[in-house]
Amino acid sequence: MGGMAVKKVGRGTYKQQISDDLRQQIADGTLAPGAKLPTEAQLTDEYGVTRGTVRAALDILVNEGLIVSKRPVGYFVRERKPMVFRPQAEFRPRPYTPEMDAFMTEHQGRDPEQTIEVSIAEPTAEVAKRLQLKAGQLVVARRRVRYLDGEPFNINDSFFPLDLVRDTPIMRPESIAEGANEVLASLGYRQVRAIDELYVRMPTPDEVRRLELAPGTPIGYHVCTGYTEEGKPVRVAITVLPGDRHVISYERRRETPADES
Amino acid sequence: MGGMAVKKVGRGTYKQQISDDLRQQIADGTLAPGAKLPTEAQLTDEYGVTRGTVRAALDILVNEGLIVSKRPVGYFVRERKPMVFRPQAEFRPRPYTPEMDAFMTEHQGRDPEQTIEVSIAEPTAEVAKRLQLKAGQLVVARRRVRYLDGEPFNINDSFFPLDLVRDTPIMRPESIAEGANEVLASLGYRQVRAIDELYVRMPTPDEVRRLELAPGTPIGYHVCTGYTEEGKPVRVAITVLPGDRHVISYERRRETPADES
DNA sequence: TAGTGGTCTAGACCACGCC
DNA sequence: GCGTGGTCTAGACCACTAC
Repeated sequence: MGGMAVKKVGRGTYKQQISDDLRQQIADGTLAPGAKLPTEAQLTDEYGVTRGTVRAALDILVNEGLIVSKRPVGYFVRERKPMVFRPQAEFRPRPYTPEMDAFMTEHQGRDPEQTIEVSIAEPTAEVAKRLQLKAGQLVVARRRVRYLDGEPFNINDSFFPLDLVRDTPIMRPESIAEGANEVLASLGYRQVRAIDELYVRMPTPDEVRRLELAPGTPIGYHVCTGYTEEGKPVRVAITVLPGDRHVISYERRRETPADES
Repeated sequence: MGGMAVKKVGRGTYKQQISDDLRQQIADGTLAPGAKLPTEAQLTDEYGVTRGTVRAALDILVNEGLIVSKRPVGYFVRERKPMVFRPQAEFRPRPYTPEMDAFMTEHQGRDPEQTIEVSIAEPTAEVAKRLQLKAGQLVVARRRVRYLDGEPFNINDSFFPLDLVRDTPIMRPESIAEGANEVLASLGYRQVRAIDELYVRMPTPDEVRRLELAPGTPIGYHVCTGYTEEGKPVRVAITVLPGDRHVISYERRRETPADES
């Protein structure tokens, strides 16, 4: 419109121009991680648009996961400090020693904790299908939220057929020293095979709440189904990994990586 | 406000109530995948708020990836039909046969295509670090977009040190029958080890454009670095996997899956 | 108390696809 | 032409936090 000292930038709608401009400033370091953005009022003046338009531009960046709003202080460039999540570290040699625990050892020097809730529940369709349960069969759900330095780090929910684990340590809401898989093995259900699925999606409101996720944070949804020698599924573990706190890393050997043609 | 036949729902702000209500209808099947939502005008009447508030509620669902807007027709419940992406399928046995190509074989019955662009470029910091390049060293970039039934399916960009692949088939913008890794191997750079990293994040505007992503679609960002026997990195492959088109699936054997304690 | 972002209203004009 | 969603304006009130 009839602006005066109004900042002129690229093409497209106003909100696109503004978000593109700010995104560029974030990319080139003009706005460094952790830096505070101008206030909505300042941006309103700077670009010569109304506050609603400025907010629309900022919403774009919020939903891209680039900035966060810390009300009523202002908007800040988001800082990422992902932890490494190693699927192969989830394979631990026997005999088990507590020092080998994947969760504890991956993050030495920080302060790991976890909450555990155990319940008997009807399985979701997703779990029932993978455990090959018949209608009416119940499962034991061990729901955990793992924390690092007091911040939620990931969700790890495991499900077992109730018939298999009734009156075992798996049903107690506390850490299992030898690991739930050893308990299953001692019951005659040693797992020799696992199928992993990894989905990438936006979190549900429930996941946002449990993991205290900022808007614009996608998640990795990792479903691991464990089978016995006989092919019986005995355990489904679902891990929810916030995209801003994880890198999933693994190593392969001896064969030629393809990915090419 | 002083509404009349206004739909009353839960707690929170109006936009939260409205988006919660619609999300529930999507979850319980009242609004099935592919179904058309009421128009903004209808929702405005139904909930007794202004159009701006209705749009704020719909924006929440769009950014959760639950609905898409098909202008100027209306909003629709999003349908997901993910393809399976198997990292282990990326290991192919030698001798290579075209029928084994991971991309082709995983999707039989559909119509795969790809575009290839090859350029000599300065590496990004990300690539330079993984290839252990010195300042000024250039790379060959092979950028591909893979399509299935005419729809973009994923991005696969590979980077090679220019010194290694000058005047080889890798520099031609066309399919390499035997695979780029075989070319590298024949040059004396057979890869025996790979390190994989998988990040989960929202796409950049460039990725949105190349993959024609709907808003609210997160991506998996897969970086694979291949090393020779001597530990020299010779190739970085970056695959961008739209969350709405992929399930990453793999299988493990012989060891006990942990994920438990 | 001042200033921040969060929410909501009321109204306007536009581009696009369909009829 | 009509109805759809996309954009933008102008103004209001609120909750929260730092001062």
